[in-house]
Amino acid sequence: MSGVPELLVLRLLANQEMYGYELVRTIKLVTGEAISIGEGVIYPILHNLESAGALKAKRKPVNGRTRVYYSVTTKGQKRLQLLISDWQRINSGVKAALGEPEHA
Amino acid sequence: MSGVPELLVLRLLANQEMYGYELVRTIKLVTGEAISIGEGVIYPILHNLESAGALKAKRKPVNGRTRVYYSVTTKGQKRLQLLISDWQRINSGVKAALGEPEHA
DNA sequence: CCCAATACCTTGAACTACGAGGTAATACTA
DNA sequence: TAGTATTACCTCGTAGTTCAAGGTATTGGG
Repeated sequence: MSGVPELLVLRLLANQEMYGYELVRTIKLVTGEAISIGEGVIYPILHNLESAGALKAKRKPVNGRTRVYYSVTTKGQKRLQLLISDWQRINSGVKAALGEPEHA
Repeated sequence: MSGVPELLVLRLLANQEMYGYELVRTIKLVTGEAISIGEGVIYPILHNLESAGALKAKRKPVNGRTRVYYSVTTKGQKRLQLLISDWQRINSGVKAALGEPEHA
């Protein structure tokens, strides 16, 4: 029903490639601290999306550490579109229900 | 993360008492078909909220059938407020992330 | 030298949600 | 009057989601 973490991951990666640890920080940043998603959520999502062919990974050694950069594939863009329209549908439904003072 | 079904149940019952079967239909109705929540989701939520003291149940025989009407307690209203503010927080976060064309 | 930060990861549990079924009564239709 | 649809309750098993807590290894600052 929610799928918010996956939506955010795909949305941010559609902008530019990033690595997992960076995503954790960026999500907190762009949502103005409203949403905070831990590494224990991010990494499984990245792995699942990659094996589903929605993301592709590129390993880059930076300062001796290895970063795994992810970018969105065509399949991933379709998935993103789907998640966005799902979210908007749910959102409009909830908004309608919340702004419902009287109803028979 | 989501909690949408519970939110809708509490919100609608805050308006007026209803029974489970009625909630299923009403949710579809007020959300303009955007959200459809089955009985397999509704009834467990009603039972959980009742045993948590957020709802109180009243059995009414109607046409030989028994309906269980639920209404929101003070505790339930607090819970509703909490779920609403959670939802709004998530929603503003997602909106911020979605309308994010460029970001360093 | 030690601790914080970076960067990856997994695991187990909890919670959420869904579909499929099961019961029983009334109401409609043929 | 027989059969089907609708109302109305419910549970169960499963699948999916999310989380906190941990574990490893490196770099950088104090």
